Amino acid sequence: MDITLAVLAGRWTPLVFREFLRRDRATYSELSAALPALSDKVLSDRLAQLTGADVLDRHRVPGWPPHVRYTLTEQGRPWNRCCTAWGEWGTARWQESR
Amino acid sequence: MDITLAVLAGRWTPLVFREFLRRDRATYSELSAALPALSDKVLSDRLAQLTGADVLDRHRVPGWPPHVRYTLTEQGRPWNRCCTAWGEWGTARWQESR
DNA sequence: CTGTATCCTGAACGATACTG
DNA sequence: CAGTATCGTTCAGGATACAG
Repeated sequence: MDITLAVLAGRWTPLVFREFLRRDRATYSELSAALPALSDKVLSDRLAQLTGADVLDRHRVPGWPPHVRYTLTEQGRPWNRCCTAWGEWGTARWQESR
Repeated sequence: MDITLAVLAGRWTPLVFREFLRRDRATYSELSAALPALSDKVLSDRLAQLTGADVLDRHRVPGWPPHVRYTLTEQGRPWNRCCTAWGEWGTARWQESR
């Protein structure tokens, strides 16, 4: 669990990571559009962090304009189980509070 | 999931919460001893945060010296499912990295 | 014993401008 | 398009002293 916490450290990390639940690949601009609250710098930081932790893969598509595709790695994919657990818990709390 | 994130916001929140996986009740001093990295203030802050989110219950035991017992609420108990998901993911990553 | 009050510091965040 | 560089700011976190 400490390992998981280390990977997910930082304010927006889980939200960035969550974007890969629906789409299994995403470009920088897609993520930027999906997470308007994040400045360029923070998004870059988070992507570098997650890439460095081997949960995301970064692949430059040759050509112009430049294009970068981010995908979940084999290690990153089981993360969705954590996400669903989080979601279920939050949902239960939300229903009780209505 | 956003709800869950809001509840768990803050650097040490998940670790404090995790302490209630083994023990279902704990006193302030027990938590303080189990989490030596946390200063008094941060531990207080986290306990107040979790109490305010209705995932922990705070109960003052009458008498002297004062004694406070924290327990998981009904809402807080399903949190262990999130914890185990986190733990499994971290464990898998750890095993692969050996 | 279980906190709260106060102050201080550093890291993270955010905005802007700029580069490959 | 996809970032990096720089800088200013804010805010969570830590230490200490004190209170109920």
